[in-house]
Amino acid sequence: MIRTRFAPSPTGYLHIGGLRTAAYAYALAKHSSGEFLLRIEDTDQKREIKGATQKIFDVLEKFMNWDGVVIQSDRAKAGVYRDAALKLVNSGHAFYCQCQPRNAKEQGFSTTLRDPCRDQHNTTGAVKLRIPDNETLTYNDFVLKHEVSWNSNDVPDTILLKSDRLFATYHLAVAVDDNFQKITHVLRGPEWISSVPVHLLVHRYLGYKWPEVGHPTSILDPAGGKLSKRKGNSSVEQFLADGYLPEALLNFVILLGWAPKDNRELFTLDEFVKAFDINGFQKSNPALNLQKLDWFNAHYIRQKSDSELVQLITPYFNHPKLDEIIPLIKDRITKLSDVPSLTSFFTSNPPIPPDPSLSPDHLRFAINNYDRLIKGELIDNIKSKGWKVGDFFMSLRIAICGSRSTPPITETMLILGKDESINRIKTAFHEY
RNA sequence: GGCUCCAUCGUCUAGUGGCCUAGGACAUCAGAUUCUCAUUCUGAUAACCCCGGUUCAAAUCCGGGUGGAGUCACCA
Repeated sequence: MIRTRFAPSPTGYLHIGGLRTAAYAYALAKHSSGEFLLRIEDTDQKREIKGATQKIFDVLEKFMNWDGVVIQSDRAKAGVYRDAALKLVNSGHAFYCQCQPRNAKEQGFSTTLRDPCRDQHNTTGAVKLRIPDNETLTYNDFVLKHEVSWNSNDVPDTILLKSDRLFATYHLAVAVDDNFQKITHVLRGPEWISSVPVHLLVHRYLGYKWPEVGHPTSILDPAGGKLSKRKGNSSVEQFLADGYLPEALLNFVILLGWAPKDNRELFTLDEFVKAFDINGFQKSNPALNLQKLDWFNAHYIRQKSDSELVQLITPYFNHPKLDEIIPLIKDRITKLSDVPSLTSFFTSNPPIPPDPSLSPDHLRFAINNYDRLIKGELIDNIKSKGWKVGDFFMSLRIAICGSRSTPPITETMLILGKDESINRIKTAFHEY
């Protein structure tokens, strides 16, 4: 049975790329009735953000279910990583290192791959993997669909267990826990590809079975550069708050880096699971195209029933007649947060901008013939007065909504009610 | 810089040697429908990074450039 996992670390919000990885891992497992698990990689207590784990659960829950969770800090406290590291030390594949931690961001890349501590027989410190010389390390990547190899001489001795002797780094924890959770297929970001040779060795020395491993692409900025987390355009939570529907986000994101043979575009999660195929993975990095996301979102909004939309829109715009307003704006919404700007004239009398299209003659006619106008009985009369129908309604539109682009104006007047509608027309009439 | 990965319309992609004068979608532009906007429908513009090689035949295979991405922390 296929078992996959999504393994976020609680150091911030759920990233759009993380959601995509989760969706791929979910589909890979569920396509063959397998299991999809979660693992919280919280082995760096310093970087952990309080409440982030719960937030990840809450957000991910809107997209998919999972079959189990492992929390790495619990595992660390139980000593599983320490035991694994000790085993490696005892078998001679790891050693204690007492060097000061460094920080690559401040110090630049390092050039020494062999740690001097490897020959010093320390009995305390962090545990580091002893990389063998002149060995070819190879794995098959099921996303890239070919083998990738390294000469072990290019692979650095790598910390596996921190000097607290309890918490592991990613490289040890991932091996121990993938083994523990019986993960058959690992799907993770491409930033991990260069540490695969280390994982290969850890698995071998610990006697673990090597899983299928695949690294999908990373999502780039709309401009094609790096997707910066600072810009805030990569947080799933933020997209949700902006009024993007989960089904739209999911559909959008799975198609960044994956495509079916027939190039179908619209997928629910279940449909994606059914259609999922490992051969559909793309190898080159996609750019985030928000226009396409908007298209998906508008599409899924139009799929919603009016009563569903009442629920969805209420947090953005509340109005006693919302159920009547929705049919008027449904085709005009791109994202839920657009709604207030489409509907503000329902709540308050809008300022009337000076506009040459607004004709007092039109307004006077509308006031005097309101009831028949509302019933749509006056089109012929309007034409016979020599007015263009569009011009006539534009005058009303501006008088009532204060805007040149609005929902159909007679329907709008119906919702506003006769008194309010006539008041607004009169107000505009007197101003002109 | 070392190591690794990648390279088809502006963007997401189909394409696994002949079906490709390269197909679809988003975006853009034009037209139709419409009381505006929007929706919907129709049409148009638009791409195989460069140079060699293999082959009767290359977007597709190979080599070299160039370009982009990742990584080189007791972070994940």
